[in-house]
Amino acid sequence: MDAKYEKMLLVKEVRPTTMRLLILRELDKAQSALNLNELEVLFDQVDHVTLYRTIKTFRENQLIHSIIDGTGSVRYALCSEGCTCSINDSHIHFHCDVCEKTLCLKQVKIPMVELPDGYALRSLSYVASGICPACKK
Amino acid sequence: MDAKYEKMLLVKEVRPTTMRLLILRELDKAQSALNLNELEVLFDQVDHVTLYRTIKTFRENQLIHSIIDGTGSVRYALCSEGCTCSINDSHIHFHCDVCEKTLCLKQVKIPMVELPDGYALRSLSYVASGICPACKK
DNA sequence: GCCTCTTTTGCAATGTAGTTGCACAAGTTG
DNA sequence: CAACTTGTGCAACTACATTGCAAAAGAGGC
Repeated sequence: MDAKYEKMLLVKEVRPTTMRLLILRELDKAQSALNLNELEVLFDQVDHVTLYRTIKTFRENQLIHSIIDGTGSVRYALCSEGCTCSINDSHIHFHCDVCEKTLCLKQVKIPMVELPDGYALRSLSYVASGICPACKK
Repeated sequence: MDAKYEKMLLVKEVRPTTMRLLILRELDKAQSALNLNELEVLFDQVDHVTLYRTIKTFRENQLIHSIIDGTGSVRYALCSEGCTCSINDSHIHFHCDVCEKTLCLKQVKIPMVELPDGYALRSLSYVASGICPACKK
């Protein structure tokens, strides 16, 4: 079933190495946006520099985008079709204070605000935090 | 005119030392939310540990609150009356990509969203980024 | 004011995360 | 398989956050 990931990489002109396929699959499997540290735990036999550079490559080739979660740490999530990769995509994110996961709520769009005169808008970030359904039970 | 700052500290039961008064005044004067590094530049003769601990004290005593700007770095701004000090207060913030300042747009409230079932909301963060009026000219 | 005690500050050191340089390994092309 | 390009691992460095401890500053009793 790696054909899917191989294709994703080839489309963005990124060479499908073993490492990249593995990391891409993890990012795809994760229900939440991962940070570098979480990747290091998942791949504890892999050098953190490799993870760092793989993420960098993925970002540069618009395979993933960054999310600033409520705590200030940066997380990464697979881009969906036509993602603009602006700092946050147009949906909101939810950061759980208990499990520390950051979830993409793709179905909830960021509501627009009216900025005062003179401000030029480039991107938006909307992060709600609290307790996620899994931790609430 | 330090009486004002002394009072602010006393109300929150924080001893009004010289350092604290100076730092409090800077935070009050700043039109934008400052990060630790900016404070270090303003007080380059002062140890960064002192700034770090002063900020920590201010936060613990609800004199200031934290803002995660669009780039993931943490900034601090004076609380206004009755501030709940939840991660971000209820207004949005604007991060300028040019001058890197983070401005409180107190007049623009964060619009609410409808979260899916099962999510318990505790706080909200809404950061717009782009170019601020001062940099646009 | 001076002595004693508590709190704050500065210095040194450590911790943690992000980043770069370089050499070897893996993959690609002829 | 030889020559080249790209990717990965190791070591090192940077930047920033944090802690321990001792000296300095501030508060209270005399």
